[in-house]
Amino acid sequence: MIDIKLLRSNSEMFYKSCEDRGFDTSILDQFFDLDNEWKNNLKDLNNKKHNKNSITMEISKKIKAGEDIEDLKKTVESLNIEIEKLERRQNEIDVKRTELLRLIPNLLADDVPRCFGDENNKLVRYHGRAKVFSDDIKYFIENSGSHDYDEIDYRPKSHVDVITEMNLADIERAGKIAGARFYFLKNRLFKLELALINYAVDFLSQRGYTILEPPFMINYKSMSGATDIETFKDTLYKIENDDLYLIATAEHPIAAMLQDEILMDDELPIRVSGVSPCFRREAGAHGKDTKGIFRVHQFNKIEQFIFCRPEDSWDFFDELVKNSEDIYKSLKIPYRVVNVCSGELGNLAAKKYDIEAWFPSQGKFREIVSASNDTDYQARSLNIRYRSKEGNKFVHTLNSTAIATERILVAIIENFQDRDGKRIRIPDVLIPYTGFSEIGGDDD
RNA sequence: GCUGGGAUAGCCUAGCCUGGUAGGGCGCAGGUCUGGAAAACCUGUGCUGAAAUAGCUCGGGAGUUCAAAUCUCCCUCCCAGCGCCA
Repeated sequence: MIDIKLLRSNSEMFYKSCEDRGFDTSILDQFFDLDNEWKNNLKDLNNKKHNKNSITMEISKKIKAGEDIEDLKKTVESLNIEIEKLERRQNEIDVKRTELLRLIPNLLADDVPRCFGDENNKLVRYHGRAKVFSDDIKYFIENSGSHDYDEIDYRPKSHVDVITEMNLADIERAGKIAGARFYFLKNRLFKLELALINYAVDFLSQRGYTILEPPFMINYKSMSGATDIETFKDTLYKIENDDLYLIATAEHPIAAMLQDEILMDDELPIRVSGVSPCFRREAGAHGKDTKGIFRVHQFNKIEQFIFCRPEDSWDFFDELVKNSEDIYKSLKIPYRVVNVCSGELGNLAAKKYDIEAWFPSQGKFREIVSASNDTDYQARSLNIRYRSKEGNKFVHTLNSTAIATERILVAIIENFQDRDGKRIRIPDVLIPYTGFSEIGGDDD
């Protein structure tokens, strides 16, 4: 949620921010209409209450003095009726006003590119040495800014073909029991996933992150504080008969973990890494990536999360992105970093960097990491504050993927397969975790 | 699931039986004093509001009453004991 005081005092910058996001600014107009009514109504209400309070005090005195109070009682009774009416109206206004306020997106950071469409995201940097099929070279150079690649004269097999041929997953039977976008992971592919999880856990705990496994379901209050209406609409699964939602990322329970708390200044920053399955309905993704395990309703993810003082949050944004980049450098997966443009940002984020890996079979860069600075937006909705010398202030929250394992399995299958698509080499840093160095090799 | 105890401001605590509009301590901030600091003393300390000698705030909600932290009912969470349980 945005700061209502800031909105009142600096409305122009919110109008500008909403326009840059392609967001309907009539919501701001509606907000100000309601807010004015709210202020006027509050004035009336307070006057009436003041009146009532002084009469009540008078009654108390008269009782002690043994005087008659019946007339005063009647006055208070009629005041109560008026007060109740005004209060009911004030509540109505308040509910509507909060509803609108929650829809208004966060202010954009200055260096977010003002444009629409993912194709206009701004390239920040590229790293790695990619295998690029001849037909894709032009696309690769345009989208990476790099001429440093290995040209190959064949298109690597898609992960869907590889996992089917090598008996590494069963998509069909998963479809039978659960529907599309589910999977059974099998054999060495599943061991590789466990290796990725353990690798990420070790990697982040060495960098000072507290590792935790969160609840996989959380209640409405927590979820609505941690997310926005878009997430609710398109991505969340609701549990029947209980006030519970399946999490779409460990970000949700981690963010909500500290709701309604006031932290001591020296407790900050708090670095957390959560490991969890993620459940997403993927409404609005019909027809996209329908096969395999690239886009699924359930996947596992290691997430990074930071609670910090406002003045530090941009440094921590860099830290999160660096952690993720260091993971992909160590895995030797080629990637680029993009600064996501204003039209494609979520409501909570002031700024977002995506990391996109090179997928040689698809001949494309595809998102594997999303790192956001939500500034005080999420903390205000969740009411997470800390004690500073200037009083209690909202913390800033940031989140970033470390490893979304199913996607990285695909990245490994596409980038590390041999020419025939019959063997997959395991990235060196993972071998201590897998206990084998390839899938489809002689020892398999 | 059952029985009992509990939830008061950043933290701790009084008030609840017997209804009259939240008192104290700690911490923090400012002030007096000092060369500077400590101590001592004074003032302030949540939310709404541009502000008031204004309103709100005692886990949440409803009720009784002119008036509810206080009485009644419902709910949530925490603690103890009992039961059930992978």
